[in-house]
Amino acid sequence: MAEERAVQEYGEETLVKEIPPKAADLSKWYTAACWKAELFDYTPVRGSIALRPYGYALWENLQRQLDDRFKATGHMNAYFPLFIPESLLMREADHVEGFAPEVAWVTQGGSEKLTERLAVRPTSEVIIGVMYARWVKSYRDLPVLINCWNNVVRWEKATRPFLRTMEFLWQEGHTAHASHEESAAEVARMLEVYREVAEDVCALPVVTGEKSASERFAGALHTHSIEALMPDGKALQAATSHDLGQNFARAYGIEFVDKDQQTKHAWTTSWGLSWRMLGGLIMMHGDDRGLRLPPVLAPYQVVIVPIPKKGSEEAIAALARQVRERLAKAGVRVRLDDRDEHKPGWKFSEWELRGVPLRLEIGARDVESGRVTAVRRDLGKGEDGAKTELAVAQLELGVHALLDAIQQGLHAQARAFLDAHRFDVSSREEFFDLLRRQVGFVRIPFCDDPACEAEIKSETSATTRNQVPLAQGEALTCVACGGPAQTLAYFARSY
RNA sequence: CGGGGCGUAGCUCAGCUUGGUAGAGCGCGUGCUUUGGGAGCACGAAGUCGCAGGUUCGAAUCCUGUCGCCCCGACCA
Repeated sequence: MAEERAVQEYGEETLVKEIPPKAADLSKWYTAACWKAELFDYTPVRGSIALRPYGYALWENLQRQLDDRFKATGHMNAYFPLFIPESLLMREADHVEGFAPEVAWVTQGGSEKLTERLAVRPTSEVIIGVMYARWVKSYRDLPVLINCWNNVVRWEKATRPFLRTMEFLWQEGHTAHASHEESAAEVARMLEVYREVAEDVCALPVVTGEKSASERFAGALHTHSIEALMPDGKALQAATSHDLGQNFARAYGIEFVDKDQQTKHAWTTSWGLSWRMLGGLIMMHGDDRGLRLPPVLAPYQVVIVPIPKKGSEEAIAALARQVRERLAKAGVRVRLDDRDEHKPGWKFSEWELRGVPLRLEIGARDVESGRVTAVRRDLGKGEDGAKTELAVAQLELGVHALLDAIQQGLHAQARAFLDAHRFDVSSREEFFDLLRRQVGFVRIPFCDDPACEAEIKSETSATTRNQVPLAQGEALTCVACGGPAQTLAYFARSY
């Protein structure tokens, strides 16, 4: 009945029951696809999701990719408290003001009312600032290069799985340095790590740059971001890297004696990436049949579906097991779906829905020919190269080559989309028109004046996503207001 | 936080207008036959009708409140 209804509503091309075509309703497609793929489930807690094993596996893979890179750039992991006493939070004025509307408070412990409220961390600059003040005494203690994997809480009014939840998983890096040169270099270094992970791991092309004053992290000197573009033309901020200057060092007393025997405030940074990134890559890569996961992140890179045939069951099962063992030994995350309760066609649909990049079909024909049938998830049915045959003798080579091709295929598709939806304009009319039509990133020479930015926002709902400085000596005028341009800025509506 | 929509079995929904003690399809369990794109038959299990009040002899149905989810906007690292 649900299928009939879906066909009525969306036409015959509906491929998966209970998921609308992606182009028909991106929002509904997104939540349905994530849910049907069993990445998450709703909970009795408003705005808070349960991350199911398949979703957690995806997060773990992203985590590992990031963590390896953090370690390679000299960072170590640590952990800090969930609760932050109110009096501490109050010390950095801009920071407090920025986060006040979304802080959750603990006012009671057991049966006793607390004398001082505890904030549930919306981010950890405050508590980490306090601790760094204890740990840093000399220039010899610097730099401090620490990352945290934890959860934070922000009292959100409107929530969506992964993209905006009240509680979410992320990492937050916090570093302290002896000079602004060093801390600024750290901010740039980590932004580059995020860019690389987005592009090479998530297959998600992004634009990088600096946030405007109105979009900046509360309490930061500079905020840099990577921004991805979603299929509906809205931007998604996928990660940020903040130059906190000496603001937090001053507020929390991170001081050190430098080589010149002067006592100075440290220069700190923070940088974060959350499970929102998963939402971004799902929304970007998915299609009418469900998720399409990049092989580097997919919990299962390969699923083997045996095609039983009367009389050949044992030979087919034996080959399937052999293929599984060899791929596992070759470092491939592989799942043999030998469940008896579903037919092959059902399994095809289910693993496509869940985004497995490569399916190997093994039936009687394959056993006889010494080959297995390989079907790529990144290409459509019947598309050139979507279905190929791999010689069992060269199994590992063939699978690795296909997984690489799928990773690149997804990236290429997303890149093509971004390139087709990124515009440089020089007339005010065209600028406002494109923004109102929500076509993607629109880039202009920009004055970086908050008043001009506010006008653009009220007219179009679009905001600056990020921007880069104009080249030295380049004299351009702001496309929006005609004033002297300071930057090249990307505008878009955003998630 | 404002506007709109929706909460009935695991899922998608019907039933509500006109109150009389709950249904369908899919899924689930058992058995047999099947298996190269969501199999067939038989039997079976499964629902505090989101929650709390109220009206009534009687509420899934009417009234009030409340919670949650979805969409659009505002707000928002």
